Amino acid sequence: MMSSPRRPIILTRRKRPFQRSEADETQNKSYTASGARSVSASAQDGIRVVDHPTRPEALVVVVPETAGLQSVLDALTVKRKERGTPGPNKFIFLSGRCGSDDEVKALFQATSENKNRPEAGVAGNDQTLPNSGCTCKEKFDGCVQLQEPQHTEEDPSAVKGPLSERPPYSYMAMIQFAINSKKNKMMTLKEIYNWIEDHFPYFRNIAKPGWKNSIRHNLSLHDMFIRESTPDGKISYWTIKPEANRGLTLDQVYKPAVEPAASSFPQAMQVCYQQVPNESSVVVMSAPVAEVEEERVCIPFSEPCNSEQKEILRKRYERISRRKQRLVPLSNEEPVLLFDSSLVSTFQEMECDLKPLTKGAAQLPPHPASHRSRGRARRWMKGTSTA
Amino acid sequence: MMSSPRRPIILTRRKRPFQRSEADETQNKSYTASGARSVSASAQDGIRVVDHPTRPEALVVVVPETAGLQSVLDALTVKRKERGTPGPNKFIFLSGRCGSDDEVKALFQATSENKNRPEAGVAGNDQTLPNSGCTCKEKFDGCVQLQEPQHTEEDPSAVKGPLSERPPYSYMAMIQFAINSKKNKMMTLKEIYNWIEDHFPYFRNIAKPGWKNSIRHNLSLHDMFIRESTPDGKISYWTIKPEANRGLTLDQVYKPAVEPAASSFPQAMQVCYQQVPNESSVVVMSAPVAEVEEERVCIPFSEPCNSEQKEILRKRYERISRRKQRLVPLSNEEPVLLFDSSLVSTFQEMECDLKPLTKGAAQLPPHPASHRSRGRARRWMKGTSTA
DNA sequence: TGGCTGTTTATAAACAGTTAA
DNA sequence: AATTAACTGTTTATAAACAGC
Ligand SMILES: [Mg+2]
Ligand SMILES: [Mg+2]
Repeated sequence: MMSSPRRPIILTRRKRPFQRSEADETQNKSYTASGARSVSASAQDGIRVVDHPTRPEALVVVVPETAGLQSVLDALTVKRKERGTPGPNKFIFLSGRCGSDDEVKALFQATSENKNRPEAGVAGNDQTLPNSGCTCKEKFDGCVQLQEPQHTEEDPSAVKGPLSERPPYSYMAMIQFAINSKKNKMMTLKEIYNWIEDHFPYFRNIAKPGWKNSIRHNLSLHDMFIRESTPDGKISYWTIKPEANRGLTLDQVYKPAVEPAASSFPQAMQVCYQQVPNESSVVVMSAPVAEVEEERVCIPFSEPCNSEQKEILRKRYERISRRKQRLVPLSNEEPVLLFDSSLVSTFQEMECDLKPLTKGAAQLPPHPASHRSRGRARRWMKGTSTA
Repeated sequence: MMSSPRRPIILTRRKRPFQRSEADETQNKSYTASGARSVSASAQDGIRVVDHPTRPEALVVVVPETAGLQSVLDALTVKRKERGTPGPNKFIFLSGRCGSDDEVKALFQATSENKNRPEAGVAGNDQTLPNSGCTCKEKFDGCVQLQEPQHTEEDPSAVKGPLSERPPYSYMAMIQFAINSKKNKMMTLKEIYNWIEDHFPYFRNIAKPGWKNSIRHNLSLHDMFIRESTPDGKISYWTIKPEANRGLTLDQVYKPAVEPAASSFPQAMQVCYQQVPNESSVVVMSAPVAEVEEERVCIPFSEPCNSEQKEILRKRYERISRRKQRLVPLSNEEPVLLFDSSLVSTFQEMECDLKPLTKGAAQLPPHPASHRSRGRARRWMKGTSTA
């Protein structure tokens, strides 16, 4: 599977298909993505890797519906070696029926128009690659997302160009991409609309008008988006709360501090451990050392792991490492990723770079028996169980 | 109109009717409340005030559909004088067709069953008055809410007992009522469900099962609701973030520090003013002096007011005074209610107790030309308008 | 396996205030 | 200048996907 470390949760697939305008209502069935996970390793047959017509650093990868993820990765590895360093760092994945290589190139030349829009490109820092729904973005840290729309044979009239497929990003993510594309990290509502329409034509062409309502809803709802007014109060700009801004853009989801290696296990993540008093537990946390992910996870087994248990561990580690990267100061109010100490060697076997932690963990509460949560900080009461 | 001061926004009516289970789907039209605001002062005719069968401190008030708010208040005033001090402090308002007094009493005897529920009543501090949708709650501070369901003649089969009408509170409000009803201010999810079903039979009888999803959604969504686990991690309790807990309960929405007076203008609210540098503006804020509502409002006229303008002012003042009472420290990051200084005398005429403010306002930004917001803090940028 | 609990995202809508037509 | 329509912003409600127990 090779899922990537540190891929933010806000980039995971949105849950469900999207509102389409009435005109497209009839084709809804063909979109309800369900096969996105049936990724099987197969031959590279049918995969075409095409240079982007205008961007030397970008590749367009056409993936037939039958191809599995492994084939895609193999094809990319070949191309990467072929191109040498610095190789391409943008990968636009198209799946489904696509024309010839030239047609594919034409697709992108015809649609990189962000010039006749009033506000677009003002800051001169915009990303100009339009992105489509069945697109995968591969970043330098190995982040890969794939969606394979299930084309049904019975509607040949479907204008299912990749430019009209819904992108795999949530509204929150797209708004961040948009705002961070500006040098000064601020945008008016209209600019956000236009940036999204320019980079994801789905919203201009197919989505029901309600998508703008959703954008506004997201701006208001999430604390990370803050509205600031010019001193004269005439204009409102939307910004991202600096301490919450991870600088995500379409071009670069994460800037790794370490060169990504071939290992399928994340090495870039710095992991520390410390004995918890009176417990046979170990604290495992993400870098930097003085900070921890606001997450506490208890692995229920402490014996030397068998391969099945190792797999569970690895999956959990990977999932956690993809979590929202809001790092918080270490305290017992913000519990941390917590495993039994007997697993230290297991982690080390798995190439997880465990280092002893030197501060903070002394105040950690005792190892609770169970847990539930999906990324939220968990709080414990002081005394014994109260009714 | 006589709306009450300091009634929190979370107690305003929710926006739309509610999900009903399939069985009731046909009667939806008769609920879409629209006449809730047509409150006219009329005679007290038809209003019946009945003692609660089991609670000496409670009254049941049956309000015919034709009766206006003033009639209700008159009837209550009469009853209150009649009962003396300490008079009733719980008022259950029923509107629409109700039977005889005895039938009304029977209604409440039959439905105050919170005994064969596992968790209900454990803390011994529960409110036990069931509440229904067409209910008004009058509190000692004069808070009144009224809804008059629009009964349609064409469905006599409607089982529109008050016990099956949707309450006028938002989920967030009901959850607060529930949690604050416990001495220790914590409840499990199940207890919250049960409290709500016990006090608002609508949810047990009529609402679609999705209402529980909505409760969970609200618990997760709102930062004010915090989940705490027992040290052994076996039980999760939901609590209210202390600094956000206004102690709202069904019994007491607000504990006034001042005896409510007969004036229709809120006197309990302490209001201060200060000149803003280089502006003919005045800051008006709620008590305590060192804190302000996180709201800035600019009234666009500065001449001595005519009666129409006064009415606008009064309405705006009332609306603001009902806002979410999250008071924040005074700073230029948290602008304040702001009027032109020429209005000070107008406010004083209106019995608004204006006092000069002595601290903090010096950092206030200049009076902006316009504004938009509904209760949120507004931020201004430092420099001049940026593109 | 299925139900319960908890976290998120998506969508629609009510409603208030502002600006443009 | 008054009315209206469109735009902007804040909330609440509802459904659903999904994870973990
Ligand atoms: Mg926001
Ligand atoms: Mg919460």
